[in-house]
Amino acid sequence: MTIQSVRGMRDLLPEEIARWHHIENTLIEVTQSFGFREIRLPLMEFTSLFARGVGESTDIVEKEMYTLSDRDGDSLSLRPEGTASCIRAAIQHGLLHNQVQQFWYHGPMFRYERPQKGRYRQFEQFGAETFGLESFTAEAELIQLSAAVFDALGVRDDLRLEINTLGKPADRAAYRLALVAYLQPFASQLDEDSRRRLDTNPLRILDSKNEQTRAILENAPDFTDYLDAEAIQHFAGLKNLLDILKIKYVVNPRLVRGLDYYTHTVFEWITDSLGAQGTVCAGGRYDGLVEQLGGKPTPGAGYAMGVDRIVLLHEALNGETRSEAIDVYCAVMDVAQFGHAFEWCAQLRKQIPGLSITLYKSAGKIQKQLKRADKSGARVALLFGEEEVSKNVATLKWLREDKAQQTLDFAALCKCLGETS
RNA sequence: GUGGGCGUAGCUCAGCUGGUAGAGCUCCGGAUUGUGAUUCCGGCGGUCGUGGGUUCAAGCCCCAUCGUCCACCCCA
Repeated sequence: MTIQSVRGMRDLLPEEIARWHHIENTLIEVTQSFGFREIRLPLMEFTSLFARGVGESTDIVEKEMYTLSDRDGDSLSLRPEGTASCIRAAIQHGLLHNQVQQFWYHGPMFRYERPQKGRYRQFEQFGAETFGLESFTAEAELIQLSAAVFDALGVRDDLRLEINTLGKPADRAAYRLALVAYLQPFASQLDEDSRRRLDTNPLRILDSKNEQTRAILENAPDFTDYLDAEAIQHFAGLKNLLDILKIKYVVNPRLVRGLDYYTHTVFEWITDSLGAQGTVCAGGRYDGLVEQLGGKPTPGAGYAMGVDRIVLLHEALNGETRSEAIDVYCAVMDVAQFGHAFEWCAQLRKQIPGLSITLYKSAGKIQKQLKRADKSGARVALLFGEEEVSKNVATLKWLREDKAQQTLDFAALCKCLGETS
């Protein structure tokens, strides 16, 4: 048995990389244009950071982390998400002191889950976080930013924005009590998962897909009755601003998913084109989290995009993209010409930065060489035979357009390739 | 963790009721001695995921196991 990649950890092969580059570059460009700054974070942290940050009782911390013992006995974990690390770093370096900060980061995250479409054990997230703003304007801008990203990628029409408010922690606690009190008498009629959540995380029962459970939920207490005035005002302010910005959304009172740390706003961008894992971006406000991780009380809001899912969606909507082709394919007829060809290629790379030149390192018949040049996707072929070397020139042949073949000295070749690249 | 589908050449897949392992694409060579894309000819390529069982005989049937995909769960 040959060695395979670890389950849920994928190789991205050269032919699919063009799409990834395009998407990553777009994400970075648009996010930078909103004034967010990059922060780079370690892949590993003390396990306790995630236990405190993500929530002890979440599935992520309970059973999905890659945890190992360091040599001195410390418990370390591969990061399952980015927000906790981001806050840890910001606190550690004093970046949150009396100021608004906006960061972005991207990179692999790790969760031990059963892989399926759009869900991998190593997956890429692109996150954006805003600290120090109590106002709903923070969420509004994050949503505007995410919308701009999806616009730029041409996938926005396929997405819907769902928003909800979870109010303040006190509102949530009160509602939680009321919900449990309502559901308890029906406990025996709930599906198994929901029954279990009655103790652990009753709010998530609201999101159950089980029909009977949903029927029971019809008459459950309404969350909005438990929101205090400030929470209602906060949410109303956000909705109003989104309306002005003409960003369409639907309020989904059942949107209670996500991690434990959310307060007030939660939102998700969802597609129906990817099967079961349709959430492409999720985020919200997490006002208590900085304090919970040892910092001074600091409001925060942010989101994480699932880059793997965005790539899948882009592929589903836009089909094949052309892979990144080389520009120049250089071929020699006989081994005697290699020295000449190697030197010309080296000089060309110096003269024309950004030009991609492949030198085919087996000599051969001209038909063979051109056939290979054609298949490489190169725009032009450079040919070196006995004649070219003796005259110190190159034969340039256009492979993609109807232009006459040329024989050029080095200066003329540089000019020609420089103009077209 | 639970359920279902699928594992045959590098890739996509045929393979009938159990009876000698197939095609297309790719790759290599030739038709073509300095001009590619089309066409034609030839060639390389296999522990049929793995291990056991039934049988005169297993790619096909049975059991186990691994991998993979999809879904549940959870999440981005």
